[in-house]
Amino acid sequence: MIVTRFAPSPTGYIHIGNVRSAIYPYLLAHGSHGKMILRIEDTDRARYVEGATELIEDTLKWLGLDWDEGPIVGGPSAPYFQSERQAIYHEWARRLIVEGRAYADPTPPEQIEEYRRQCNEQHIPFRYRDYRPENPPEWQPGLPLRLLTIPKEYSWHDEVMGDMHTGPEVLDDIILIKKDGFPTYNFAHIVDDAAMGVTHVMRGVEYLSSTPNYLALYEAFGLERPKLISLPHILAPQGNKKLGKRDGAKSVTEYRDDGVLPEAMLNYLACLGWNDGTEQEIYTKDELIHSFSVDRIQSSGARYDETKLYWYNGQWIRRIFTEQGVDALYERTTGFWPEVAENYDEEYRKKVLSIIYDRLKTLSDLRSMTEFFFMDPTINLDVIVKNKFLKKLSESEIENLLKITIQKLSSIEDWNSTRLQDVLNDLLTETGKKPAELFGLIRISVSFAPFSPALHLTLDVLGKERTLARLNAVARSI
RNA sequence: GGCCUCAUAGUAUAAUGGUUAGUACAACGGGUUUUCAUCCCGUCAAUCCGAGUUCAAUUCUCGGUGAGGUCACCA
Repeated sequence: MIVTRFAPSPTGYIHIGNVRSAIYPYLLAHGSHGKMILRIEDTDRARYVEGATELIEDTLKWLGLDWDEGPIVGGPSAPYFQSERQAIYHEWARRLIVEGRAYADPTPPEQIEEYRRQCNEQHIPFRYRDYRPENPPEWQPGLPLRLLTIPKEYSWHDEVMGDMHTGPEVLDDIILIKKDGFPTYNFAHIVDDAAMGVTHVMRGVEYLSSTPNYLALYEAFGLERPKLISLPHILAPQGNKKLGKRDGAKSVTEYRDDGVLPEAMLNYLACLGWNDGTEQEIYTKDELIHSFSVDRIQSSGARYDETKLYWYNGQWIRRIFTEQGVDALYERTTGFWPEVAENYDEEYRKKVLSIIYDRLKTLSDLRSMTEFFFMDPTINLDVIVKNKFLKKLSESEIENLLKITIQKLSSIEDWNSTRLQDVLNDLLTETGKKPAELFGLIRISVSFAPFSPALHLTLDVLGKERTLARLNAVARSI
């Protein structure tokens, strides 16, 4: 069975640049009835951020990436916080000590720093193993524990990068346990992956260089190597650096709050640096699970493109509306309406949604795009005078057009969109105006918005009374 | 600097030892009785450079160049 894991350290929010290392393990595991483990790597007390774990859990849940083992849900390999697994690491460390494969490092950090400086000066690579103490002391609290490495060549296969080979020079006596008693990532993840039965290790390419040291550790423990899968970086929109918080990489939840749908986020991110060889663009989570395969992950970095994310979001908004109906989309819009919308009931808001939805890039567009459905707009004649279609009309023409329109609309008994469409068309022939002029004038008079849904639909939702009131108000102020 | 990785339009990608090098986003233009969108149609636009192997190379090999990663008691 395939067992994958997502193992973030709780140092802050999950951003666009690193969420893919949660998505791919999820897809891989679920494509084969395997499971994904969530493990919190909180061994660095200095970088620990209060609340970060909850933020991570939140993000995963929102994206629909539920974990089969981990915090909250538990599992046979609990605990899933590394800070609570001290005893396990120490036990595994002792095994290495007994076998003579690990030793306490008595060298003061300043001394090591000095060695390093000297090497840099002479342009030769620094390796701790070249300064390995001959008679290391007994390991005791306060001393770091190092691996006694055996320098040699390593070959391995990375599922994304292909066949890899390195010489002995990349191996060193890496620190296993820090002087504060906590394990390093290098050591803890090996122990945990083995103890938790992880079969596929997916992580960023930045770990590729240290892989030989991990291989040495698997070997020292007599462990079978898991499948190693390096995920290329997501690049910032500008420059060639990987996308990180310093480039203003937004958190995933920030996009949620801006009205991006989790389906769109998942869809975009999954397809950034991966494809199934077909020309399909829109994937549901289930489709992704079925189509995903590790060997089609791109080996080069991919640039993050927010515009495309928003395109996906627009696609998904429309897809949910047309396939699941207005109610389904409406459920997603909670919190995205303008404040004044509170004065209206659900039915009305759904009507508004069903005529505006195809204009939304994000759900938060509702805030600015629908306000005039819920409150009378402020009349600003400038908008009419300066409109590129209406500026040709004289003041009296405008006055006259409004008058005829009001007259005609007043006479409508059965106020509905089809009837409105007919009446508006009649009006067009009667006045001999272009649609851009007549309809534009009416549209602006009732909305004073930069854009709005089709006129007959807008007027239908607004209702007869309000439509006429707004037209009259404009007519009066000319 | 050592070691490692990567390289198709602006972006994300497809494909093949022989194709008019395909698709999507973006940009630009057009169509759908108003606007803004949606939807549809179209235009622009790419195999990093140099050798080698081959009848044929974007594809295979080597060498450059460029970009990135890594060399922590961080993960």
